[in-house]
Amino acid sequence: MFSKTCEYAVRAVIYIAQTSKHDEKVSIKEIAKGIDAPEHFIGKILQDLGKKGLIQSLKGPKGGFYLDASSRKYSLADVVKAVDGDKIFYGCGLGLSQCSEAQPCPLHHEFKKIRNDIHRILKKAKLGEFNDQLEQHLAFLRR
Amino acid sequence: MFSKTCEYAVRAVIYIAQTSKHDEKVSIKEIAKGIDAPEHFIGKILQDLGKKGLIQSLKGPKGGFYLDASSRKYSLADVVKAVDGDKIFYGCGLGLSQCSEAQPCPLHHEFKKIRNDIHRILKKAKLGEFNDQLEQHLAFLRR
DNA sequence: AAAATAAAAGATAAATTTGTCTTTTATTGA
DNA sequence: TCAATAAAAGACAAATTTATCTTTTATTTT
Repeated sequence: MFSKTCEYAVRAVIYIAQTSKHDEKVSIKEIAKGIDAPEHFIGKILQDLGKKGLIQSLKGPKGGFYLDASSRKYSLADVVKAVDGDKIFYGCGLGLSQCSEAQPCPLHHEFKKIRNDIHRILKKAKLGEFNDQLEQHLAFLRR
Repeated sequence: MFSKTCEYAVRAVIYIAQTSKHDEKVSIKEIAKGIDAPEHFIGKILQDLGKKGLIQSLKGPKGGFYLDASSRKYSLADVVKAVDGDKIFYGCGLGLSQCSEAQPCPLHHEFKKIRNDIHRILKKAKLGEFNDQLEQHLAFLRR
């Protein structure tokens, strides 16, 4: 569904959102452990998300990654789009670039519904909100 | 959503189903043109699907790929599963191997529905049936 | 039987994704 | 101001996916 990079990104951002809620910053090392991902690799990914303004970071001791008020308004759809692009939301299921309402692939209409569902779900998942369930131990991020 | 290989596979199989309906065989070259894919590459892919019994082929002049009666009963879900595996139907959206009902990732319940939808749609798309729309020019396979 | 045709098979190569390592820069606290 | 900390940046490497090329095998037609 998503690239591995994107999966890591989503998990990392959720992890950051979780700690960030208590106004704490979290290091790459801790995130890597927390989501069971290669440290340097998510370093790169988060660096990227930082450049795009989706998350914040601070160097030095007591530094780390966090979310400011505006970042908490972003959704997982924004994260996915930043990493994998929006092909998953709009692209043809069979990889046809010319696929459209006027010239649909054999699965166009069925897949349209699915893509919309995916988009809807991810748009609804705001970084600042949906992590409540995490703290209630209803959801897990490792392995 | 699917790997490129899988997209080619699905398009190729649909193409074969189309011509096969008139009891004709179709060559790799023609398929490649018909679905706008690299010739040798889909050669490999079809070779694989052949080994798995999803499609049939015959060497030599007048040879090519076709579907027999039993193959027409297969669905696109079978094709996707043969190429990409069933991760798309059952895997965790965030790539967590331990994700389950008991230990769900933050998107588990939402994604379950989507994965089921994808599976349902592809299972319903039988090779021998759903290509009627193609002949009516309601769907296209190129580009 | 020989030539032509088309898939099967195998080897190789290019491109992309994923992952690692090292150096640099910014920030903090002693 | 110096040492320690942590992200940023850049170079590199491994793995996987995608694509190409060549040779072999099976089948048909002449």
